[in-house]
Amino acid sequence: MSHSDRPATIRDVAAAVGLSIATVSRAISNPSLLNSQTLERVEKAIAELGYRPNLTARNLRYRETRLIMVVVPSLSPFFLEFFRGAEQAANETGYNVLVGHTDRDPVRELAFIDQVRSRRADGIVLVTSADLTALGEGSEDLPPTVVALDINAGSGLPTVRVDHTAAAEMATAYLLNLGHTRIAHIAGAQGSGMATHRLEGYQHALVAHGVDYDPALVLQGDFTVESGEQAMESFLTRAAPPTAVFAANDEMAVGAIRALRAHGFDVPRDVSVLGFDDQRIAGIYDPPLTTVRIPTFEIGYRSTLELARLLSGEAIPPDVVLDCELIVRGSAQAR
Amino acid sequence: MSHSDRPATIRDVAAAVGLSIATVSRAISNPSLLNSQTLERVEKAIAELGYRPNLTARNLRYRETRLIMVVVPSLSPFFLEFFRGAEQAANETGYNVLVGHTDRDPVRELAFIDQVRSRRADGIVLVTSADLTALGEGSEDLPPTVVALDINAGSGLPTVRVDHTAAAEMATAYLLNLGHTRIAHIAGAQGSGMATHRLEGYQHALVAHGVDYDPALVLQGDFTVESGEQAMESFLTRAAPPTAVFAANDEMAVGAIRALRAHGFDVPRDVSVLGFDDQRIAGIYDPPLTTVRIPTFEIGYRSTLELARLLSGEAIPPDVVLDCELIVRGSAQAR
DNA sequence: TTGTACGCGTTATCAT
DNA sequence: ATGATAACGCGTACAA
Repeated sequence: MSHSDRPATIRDVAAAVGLSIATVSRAISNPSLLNSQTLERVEKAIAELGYRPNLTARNLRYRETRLIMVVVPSLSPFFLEFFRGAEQAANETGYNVLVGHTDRDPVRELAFIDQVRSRRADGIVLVTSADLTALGEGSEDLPPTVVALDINAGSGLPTVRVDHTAAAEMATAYLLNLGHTRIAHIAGAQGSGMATHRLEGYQHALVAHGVDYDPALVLQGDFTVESGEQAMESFLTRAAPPTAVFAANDEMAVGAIRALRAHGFDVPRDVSVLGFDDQRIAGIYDPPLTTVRIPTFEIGYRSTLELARLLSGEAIPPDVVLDCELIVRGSAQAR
Repeated sequence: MSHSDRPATIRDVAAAVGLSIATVSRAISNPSLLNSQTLERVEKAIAELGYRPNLTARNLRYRETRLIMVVVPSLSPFFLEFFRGAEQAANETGYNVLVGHTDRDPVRELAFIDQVRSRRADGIVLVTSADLTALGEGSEDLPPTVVALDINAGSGLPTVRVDHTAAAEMATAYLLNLGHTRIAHIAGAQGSGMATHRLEGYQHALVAHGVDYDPALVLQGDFTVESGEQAMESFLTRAAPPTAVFAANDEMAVGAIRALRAHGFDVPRDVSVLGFDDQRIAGIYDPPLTTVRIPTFEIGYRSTLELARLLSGEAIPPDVVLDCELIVRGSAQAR
């Protein structure tokens, strides 16, 4: 069979069977309304012409796109898990996922929000630390939005997240209880809210255990292995190097371990290293990383699910906080 | 200022300034056609009403979606790089990316293709090994498609890929030249074309070097660390264990190393291990993996770029083959 | 320089 | 059970 140049439309089908487009439309969306013989004829014509309803036209009519935009700071293994969760939730609720990454650039972030304002998608799952209220013209103008992973101060947007501060405090307390007192911290990327909150947790734990906070023991990385390596190098030049290091994510922890080894130190015998996130690498690295598990997949799943609910008119909880868990493996030991 | 319930349309703007919708439309798409004063009035009204053109309506009119669907077998770190490339190319050509993963399920694959047939997207970048010609009703019925990563036998679809066979042959030859003759291979997931081609490359190299191919030295994994670990465990029970192992990807190579260590073997002193892909982990693992670099990002980038060209009516090359490179690090040494 | 009116491909209301 | 037709929101011939 030969098809014409243009894809067949509902009109072509109607013409082929000598019926109205209304009937063809019903054959698709409400077949029970049709006489069984006509239905058969229509279905035959549809098959022969290779007709498929045009989703753009349908979406215009329904005033929706069935698309959810997921905006993340970067496309890293960490956000991959997040994204998998988002994709699954979208799938289950009949949406497709449009993905955007911002490289932590507020301008790019705003560009994605603008796209959704223009109905490129029905709503947006946003991982950000930018000040949305300052960024846009107030949150009333935002499209349906769920903020994921961390709170967005003052935006009043619904959130699905973990308590990064409490989790970091738990991690640091673990090292303190192991007898360490000179504990360094490799912080995350500048401008990342998560990084700030994890740093705060580290500080809280020190205070709670009566250990003086020493700013010299905190260095900023950017969540990459290289930055962790560099920070550790720097710590090792100190007169009294730390006996334990708490990195704000697993990759930087790996970097720290690499630097330590390069200088002949054993982990955890000489220095204990704690990661964060429990990324894939944490479990397979040698030594396997003691770290804090962030339910990344769950956060992606749940935030997208809540957005879908929001889009279907349901009321959703303003702030969902999921649990973190300390995963003890082999990169830290008692002093 | 207070906005109405419904988002403003071009009609609202026209009414607000007492002009026709045509003028407002031109103010957006072709401002130079307007009298500068009217332009100003229109722009003011647009700003006040918070008007944004509805992309769905625009897309319907233009008969396009400006969306590209990227379909991958799984959302793993490997495909993350691929996806980053795709996203960048899409960005540069004014497209957004819709992502789908199939878990190597032909049914799901077909579902995505059907979505594009229904104009959910303008075209599709497909990573697959399924027999497309058998799957669909012939490739004439396929939407604009570029196949990425590996050839799709007989489909005649444009391709952007590497030569997995040649690359695997190169890797195996490297081990042979190091003096190894009992070389095991941990193959990739069943039904993966890449896995098959890499296995063939391994066999070719043996033959070319006059080494008998021993089926007992080949075990199938599924590209995960765990499967690599299992396969290695099995090899170690043999009467004459291999002195070198070539894994079809880096994760399985890591698994093999873990198993070897668990049995007290040192890598590379006792056994050499070769990875494949040069994923992120290859460079940071201890020992760092000797592996073959697949330009994953590039493949994603290039395939999406070619699709964008195809969509804009350009002729594109039928088969783009990118180069691979042996990356010598520390997981293999001379016998 | 601006306006009128049609078409993009659907779905749904109201007739018949 | 089926048909005619009005939206959905936009872009653009063609007219003025």
